[in-house]
Amino acid sequence: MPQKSFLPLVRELAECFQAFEAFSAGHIRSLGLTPSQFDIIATLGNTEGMSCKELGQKTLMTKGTLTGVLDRLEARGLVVRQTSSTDGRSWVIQLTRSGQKLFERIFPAHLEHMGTIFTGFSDAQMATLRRQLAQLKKSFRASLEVGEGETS
Amino acid sequence: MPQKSFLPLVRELAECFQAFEAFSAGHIRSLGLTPSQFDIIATLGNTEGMSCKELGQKTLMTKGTLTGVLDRLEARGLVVRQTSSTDGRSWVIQLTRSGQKLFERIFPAHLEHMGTIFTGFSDAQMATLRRQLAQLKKSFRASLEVGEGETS
DNA sequence: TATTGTTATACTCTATAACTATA
DNA sequence: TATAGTTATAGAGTATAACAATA
Repeated sequence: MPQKSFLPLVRELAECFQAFEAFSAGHIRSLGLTPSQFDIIATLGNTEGMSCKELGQKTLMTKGTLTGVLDRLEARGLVVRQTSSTDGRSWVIQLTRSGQKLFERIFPAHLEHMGTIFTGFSDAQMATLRRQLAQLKKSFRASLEVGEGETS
Repeated sequence: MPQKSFLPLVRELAECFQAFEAFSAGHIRSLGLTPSQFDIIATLGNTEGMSCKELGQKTLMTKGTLTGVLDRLEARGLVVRQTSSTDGRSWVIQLTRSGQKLFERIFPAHLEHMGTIFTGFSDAQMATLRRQLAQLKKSFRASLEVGEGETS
């Protein structure tokens, strides 16, 4: 990388995501959930449920963290742990009816809320941005796998 | 918003952000800091120091949170609270020499680390992406100000 | 032996409100 | 009265390691 022309881009990326965080987390909290809880609800929505392991892989939470977050959601009656028919060690985590209703109420609302951001973007701009974000995401994920366990 | 063509983009943004988070926070923790602590160090770097109020505005932390984070950084000898010459209620938070050295060591390293993501991007792509991220950031910040205090 | 998920521990961040010292 | 920052409190997420039950 001879010229490091990416430096301003990295700063922009960090600042943009900081702004995204504030905007997104603020709305989620106003809905009565923490970002982690929303993440679980959104991941379980429109599925038959899944194991802790799968849930952990999708939300990037470790199993120890997951137990705590699920405990709180279960205490609020939003998810249940069903015994797995195929693996006695495992559980199937599902939304309860109440959890499903919450999902249906807040998930589209959150997407709408996020969507208000793009009123100043043309369809073409959105398409371009989406492609670039997809490429970026792919890079992040690839580097994460490679870099796992490194100590810098 | 007639067609809601922004929905896939919102999902992409959220997923990209999640991947960014994992990538960035993972590297920061490998450097021995929490994301909040890194945020403070990065904000104080190359400045004469600033008040808690200003620091809170830049890092989006509330004053109560800030006190705790600063306490831990001060205990590690990375920042100091100097009395302000102009306002007896206020403090000037500065990096210590040790904090400055840490900043100089990890901040460029972190930018380099983030920069590895963009090896697959051309200069033109990076320029476009940067412009779009800047526009996005502006939208987020504008909506945050408007939406503050709303309960949805 | 390896894997799934829970427990236990200790720390960090977060929001909020009451508080102090100064302006 | 208002503001800068601290303290107190309670809750929530995090990493890590030890553990039980099952594969």
